[in-house]
Amino acid sequence: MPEGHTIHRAAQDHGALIAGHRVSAVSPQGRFADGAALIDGALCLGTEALGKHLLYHFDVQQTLHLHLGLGGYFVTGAQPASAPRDVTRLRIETGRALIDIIGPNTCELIPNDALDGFRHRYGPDLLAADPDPDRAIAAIRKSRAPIARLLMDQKVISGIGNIYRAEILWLRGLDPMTPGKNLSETQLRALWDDMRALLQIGVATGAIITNSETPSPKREVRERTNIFGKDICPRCDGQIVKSQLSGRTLYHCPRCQT
DNA sequence: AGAGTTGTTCAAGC
DNA sequence: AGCTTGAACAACTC
Repeated sequence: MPEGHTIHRAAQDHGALIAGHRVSAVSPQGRFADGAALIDGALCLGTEALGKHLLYHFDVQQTLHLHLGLGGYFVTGAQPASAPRDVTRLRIETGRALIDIIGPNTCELIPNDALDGFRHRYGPDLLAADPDPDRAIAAIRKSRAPIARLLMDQKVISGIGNIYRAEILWLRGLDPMTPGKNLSETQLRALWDDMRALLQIGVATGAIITNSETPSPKREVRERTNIFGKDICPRCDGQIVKSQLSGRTLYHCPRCQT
């Protein structure tokens, strides 16, 4: 479900819903009962996105940490609400709004004094207010792993998932298998700028939009990609090649990406 | 019904 | 040490 833009967007939305409010929290199937009990009645101080991770700060000594993983998602809404679904892990609500967290990869509390350590475990976040691209660029230039793998490695850079990686490498005409150390600082800086701009579009629209086709204004916004999930390259009309890299499907155009 | 999927972590092997 | 693979987890869609 999410790449970095989803989580940053959720951080904004959820912050608007519950920051500054006392919340009630329940774990309908009891799979996060202890955590829910600790949050229940606490004042939400704000939310924080770190790449694909989402933190909710409360006036207690621990912070709620979520990662949606592959299949997780949120449902937000106004009161009165229907009962949480069977798959709902945690419901957070104020008198006026609620957030259901469904199918997360990670739903846990981390002690506040461990937050800095947590933040330093990951590479610079493309969507941070003032990120440090040099850290990511240096890590890439030190590695002989393929750039397609490095872009997905959140320890190197935070926010890119399988769709953005395919799209960005195609946009820049880069062979996904190029070793990181073969890329110049200039190339990587341009790549960073492109990725950041694309993710910002993602936050603004709620969709992964990497092509410049005119959007149909009425239709619900959905993903608009160049090669992800496609068979034919829009640039050269050649076949898009699907392969497996670290268990994920990699798309690329062998003619355009060399 | 089963496979695939916008993801990560861990363990083990090279 | 850096790099790679495979399994496990989760909830949805086709």
